[in-house]
Amino acid sequence: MEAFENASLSARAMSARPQPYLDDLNPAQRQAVETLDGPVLMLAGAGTGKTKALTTRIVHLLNTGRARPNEILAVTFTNKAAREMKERVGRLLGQTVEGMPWLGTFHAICVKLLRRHAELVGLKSNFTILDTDDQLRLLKQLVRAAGIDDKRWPARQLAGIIDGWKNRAITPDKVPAADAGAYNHQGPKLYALYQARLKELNAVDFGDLLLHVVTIFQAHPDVLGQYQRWFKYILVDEYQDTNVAQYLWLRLLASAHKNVCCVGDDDQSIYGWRGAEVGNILRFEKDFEGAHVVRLEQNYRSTPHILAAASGVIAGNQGRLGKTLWTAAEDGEKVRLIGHWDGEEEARWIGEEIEAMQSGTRGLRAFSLDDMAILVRASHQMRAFEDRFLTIGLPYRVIGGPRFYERMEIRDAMAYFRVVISPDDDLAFERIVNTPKRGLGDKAQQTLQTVARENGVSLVEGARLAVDQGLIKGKGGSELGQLVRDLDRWGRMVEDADVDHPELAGMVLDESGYTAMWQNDKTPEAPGRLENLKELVKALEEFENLQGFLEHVSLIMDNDKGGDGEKVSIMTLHAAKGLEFPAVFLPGWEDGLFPSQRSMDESGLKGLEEERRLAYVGITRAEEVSTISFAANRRVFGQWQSALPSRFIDELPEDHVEVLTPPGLYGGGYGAAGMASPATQMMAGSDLHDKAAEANVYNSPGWRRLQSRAAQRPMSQPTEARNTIIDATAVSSYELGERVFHQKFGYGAVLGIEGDKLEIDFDKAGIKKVVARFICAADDVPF
DNA sequence: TTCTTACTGATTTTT
DNA sequence: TCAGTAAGAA
Repeated sequence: MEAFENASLSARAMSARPQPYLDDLNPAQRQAVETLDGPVLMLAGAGTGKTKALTTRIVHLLNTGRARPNEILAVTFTNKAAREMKERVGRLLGQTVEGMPWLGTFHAICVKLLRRHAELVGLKSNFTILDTDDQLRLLKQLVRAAGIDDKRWPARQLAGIIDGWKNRAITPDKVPAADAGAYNHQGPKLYALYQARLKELNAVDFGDLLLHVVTIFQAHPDVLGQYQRWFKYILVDEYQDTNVAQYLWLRLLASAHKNVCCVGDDDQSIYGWRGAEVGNILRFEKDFEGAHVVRLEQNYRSTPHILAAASGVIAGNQGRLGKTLWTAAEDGEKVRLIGHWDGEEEARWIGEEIEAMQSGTRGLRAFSLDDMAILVRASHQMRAFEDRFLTIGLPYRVIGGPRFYERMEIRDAMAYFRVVISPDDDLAFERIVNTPKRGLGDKAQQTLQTVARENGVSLVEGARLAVDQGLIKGKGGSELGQLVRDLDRWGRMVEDADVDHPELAGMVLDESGYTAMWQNDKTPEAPGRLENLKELVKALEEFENLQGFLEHVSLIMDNDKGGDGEKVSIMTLHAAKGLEFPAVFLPGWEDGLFPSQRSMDESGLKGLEEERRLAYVGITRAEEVSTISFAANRRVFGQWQSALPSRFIDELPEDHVEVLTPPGLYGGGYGAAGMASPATQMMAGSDLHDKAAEANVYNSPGWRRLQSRAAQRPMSQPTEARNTIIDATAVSSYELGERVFHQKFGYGAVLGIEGDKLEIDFDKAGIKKVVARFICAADDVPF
């Protein structure tokens, strides 16, 4: 407590309260917690106890009497992070924090602010929040109304452009000239139309939540001032992920007292493609003069080898703020690296490895399935693992995926509730008017739109008029009449409140025929959907009424199903950020897949650097064992393609990597693969052919480098090719028209040569471009 | 109106 | 490969 001897009396008096929570911190964390005034940037590397520092800081603020719980603004990106912070603050305080009303996600806090001041941007405070699906349907309507061919100019693309503007806090009147050409020169105009339509509907999309609040703050200094005074301290989690709108929002709120503490890691910025600006964190010291920068560098998660491997990879990026992670942990396992013939073998190997690690037969401790995770670059990679794990009966869970509230049946049900609560919710009505099928096709719905528009009423009222006037004939007409009457009836029941709302919800779903629709559905998903609907109705119990449920639910997109039993987790690298596992598998490290070709094409070096950060995030998820793998061939869109090992593999520092030998090289069964070509199957078990595979497949520069590393280790098998059939130097020796053989595609003739790539007309597989080293001359195939 | 069939195009997603 | 869509048939 010496530090406080020179402090003011009042500070000393306040600090006289016991502060046992400080004793658990390392010096850097402690500095981050105790530097309460002025701007602080907490650079927190992976696994350095960032959440601990953040929550302790909140506790310290409260404990020293600097702020009351409702005067602290703490923003996160995910509900999960917000929840965790609440829990941990509560635990540290030894009591439940009643009221940290301003601890939440950017979006949740903005909803709260916007409901208070909605009229300042021309909305009513009971505005609805559209999700991406509603947004897309609305845009589609506008695009079609504007006479644009939505096939050539997909509404999705427009949605992306508009989101991009909103992320940058650009309102329709401020679209920069450089973007005027967006979406066939119609983008800016359609953006304005879209915003106008949203206002008519009294609705906002996700991007609007921030944009509107920023607009309000900019146009109404009195409102801004009120919040600047109210929020005495501001904390921001994952600052590297903030976009321009969020940055402006924070700057506006913090500009008076500048008591803002931003926590983040520039090396973990992986949402650039969604508008996140790494620049925000890189510029922090310039933006906030006199900022204290605290680096949390002691890692409590991973072994030194894993940290060193991750550091080695991320060192390839330019313009980092720079941190040196270190750990007091024992050496442990090196990062393990293994190459495979194709994606199926990779999945098979990982499945077997997981089983082996579970039973502890790898010379490692035994791991629970819950301790292991597979992190992929793109979600379509998950299928190979799901297929494999289903056949061998290995329990797994997929994290991410379609979230509960994004499922079709849930959104349909919610649309019903929305219409019941507010009959003028046109988007919701549109969604359910012909679900289940009521014989109301395009034409009938067109009529409804017209009637509604001509009379200046909502679609429900339009439907009532159309039915009364007999404008819709036959089955459709009578069913529509029934629907309108049902909606009236349900609406009255809400008002009378003599039925409790979960019961009413169930009634709506049953009587509308929606439940029956799924009961009659023969697809395998139908039972699950009915189950989800039941769960939805049950979830309603936690809210006071339907209204309250709808207001909150649009922002809670959680899908944390409590796991029953041990399971391996499968998820994308993006979904894995913030998580950790004792053992992590990182498959698919091939150029084009990871780093993703698309990122590199779209964003060049910036894209590559973001991919590299993704690699860093992936490796640092592991506590004890990190296993990287790649496949020489992979089926992508149903086509076999060869790929080179990821360039990131070459960036791994070799002292911290152990190269594993693929089972295929030593009698493992290529032949077991149902998909394997006849040639491959014939090779199974044959020593000679295994060497052929070795020579062809594992002959890429990266792979050979790794092999030679492995050869230097005393225990390694002699994997250097002996009877090499062709080696890399023979690459240029092919001639046009020459007969060649490829492991997967079989025989073919050379059509063209471009550097190290050959264009080959395969007898069975058609014309393909293949890297020359996967080819050998047909004559040299020894059987 | 709805069911069938052919075609297209794609792949990271906290809210 | 596969899902979502568009055009044609019943």
